[in-house]
Amino acid sequence: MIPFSPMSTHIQGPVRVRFAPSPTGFLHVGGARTAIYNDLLRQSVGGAFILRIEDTDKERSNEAMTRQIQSALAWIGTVWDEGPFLQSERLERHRERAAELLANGRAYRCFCTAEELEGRRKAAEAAGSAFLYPRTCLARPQEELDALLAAGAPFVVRLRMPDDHVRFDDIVRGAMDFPPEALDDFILLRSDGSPTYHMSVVVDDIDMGITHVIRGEDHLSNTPKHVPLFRALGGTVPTFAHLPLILGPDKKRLSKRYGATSVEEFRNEGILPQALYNFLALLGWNPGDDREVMTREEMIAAFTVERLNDSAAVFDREKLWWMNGQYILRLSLQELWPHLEPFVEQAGLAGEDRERLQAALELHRTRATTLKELVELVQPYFRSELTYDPAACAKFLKDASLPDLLDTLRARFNALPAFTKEALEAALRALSEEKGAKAGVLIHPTRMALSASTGGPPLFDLIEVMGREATDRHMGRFLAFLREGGKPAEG
RNA sequence: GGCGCAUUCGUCUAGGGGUCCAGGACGCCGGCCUCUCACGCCGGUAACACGGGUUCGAAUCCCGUAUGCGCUACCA
Repeated sequence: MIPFSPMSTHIQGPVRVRFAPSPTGFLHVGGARTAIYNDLLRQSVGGAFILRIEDTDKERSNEAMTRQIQSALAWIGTVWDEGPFLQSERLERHRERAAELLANGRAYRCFCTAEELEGRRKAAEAAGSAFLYPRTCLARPQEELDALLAAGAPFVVRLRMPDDHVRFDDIVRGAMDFPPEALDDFILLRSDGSPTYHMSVVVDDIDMGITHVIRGEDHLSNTPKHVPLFRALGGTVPTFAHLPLILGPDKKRLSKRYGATSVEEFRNEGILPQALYNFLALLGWNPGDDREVMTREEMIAAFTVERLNDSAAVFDREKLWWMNGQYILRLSLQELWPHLEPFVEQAGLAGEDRERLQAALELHRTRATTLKELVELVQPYFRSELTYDPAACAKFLKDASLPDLLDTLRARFNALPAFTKEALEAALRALSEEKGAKAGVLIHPTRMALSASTGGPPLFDLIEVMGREATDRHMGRFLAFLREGGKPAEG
């Protein structure tokens, strides 16, 4: 028993953590989640969160993407203390450290060409065994090496891996143990002298004093390479936490084919940053009790790495939408407004009366799960005409006396000295009573007239916010529509 | 192929030997509220991958199988 006491993984802090995305596209939700856990750890125990952009692959990186990633990180609410540092600006440093390894014998030059190695690799694969660099150049006589170097033959620099097992503790995986047969002398510097990813990360992590590396599980297999490199460079090996991946509904790595995967896309769909942060944090972590809708502060207070999950999670869009709806419900309109504004603008409502717009939004907030939907719902208040669906109006079209009745109601509404919901309701109920009908007979067609919908907020709230002018106009148009037998709206 | 990691309701998860014929949430279904829709509330549906151990007792520990995923580059 007691293979690992939980206390052994508990982090006291202060820590120095980092998020190191490569700017090859928009910030993926998986990356965002990694950033969130770094943020939560940093905020909960103190220390520093460093942002480092791994832009050494020039082909796939560009400055716009770097800015994009920063703005997405800031938008969801992560806070970094240092950076962004660009890895591309540290290439000299990486080379310098590789030269040291070469000088002290922890690394060596390899003159084998990529082509000949590729051939061996294929052969090994065909034979069903793993390919490891056979240390040809480590075994070469010194004179031969000197001659090759003097002749200007291209070479790569390889790390001389230790002969014993590589072991490390992973916070989420437990004890890791890799036998020497599983590891080979990997490349530190390419033949053009540029550092590989492995070289760059380790040097940067050492130089930046990183104490805890929280990253995706796709790096778990790279870690046994990194650990000996940390040691060879005289650095302290950080503590690792490898997070499980986020999957799509097909249980494969989350991909485009099932819709949005980047933070930016969710933002454009009308997801609130608080909701996305909350949702992502819960995809692989939980506070240990039943809380789900939590503020960042509450999550920081509850965060511990021991509660990080070790199995992959399917990204459930439906639940994100639900959670976003919860935030739309719980936030004040004032808090919501800055996030709503871009959608208001997009919907062409930016110039409308602010007070009326906000009153309408307030009326509909329980009925929307995204900001985009919410703004959509409020359109009828500002449109000069609505399009009625004959199918949805079939019931009203059958009642021949309805148009006149609605006309009367419209007149009574117009005659009201104060256009308040109390007065409106009294007027409508009085009329239905006079006609010996139930209030619903008037309520439902009126709702349809004003909103072109069978659902929505309580009718009298709706009319009050709609206002005298728009109410009269919509009712007039609806009457015409009914009298024309439900002809699909004119122009 | 090799190496590594994972496996509780459809999905996110609680659970670290008995208190679990497995708890919460999303979804779905039913009901209440009600002028409609939504919110809210109440109730229901549904899971320990499989096979062996260990143990008085296993969702929990061990081994195997299956499945999924990751890595396997002079990409990051």
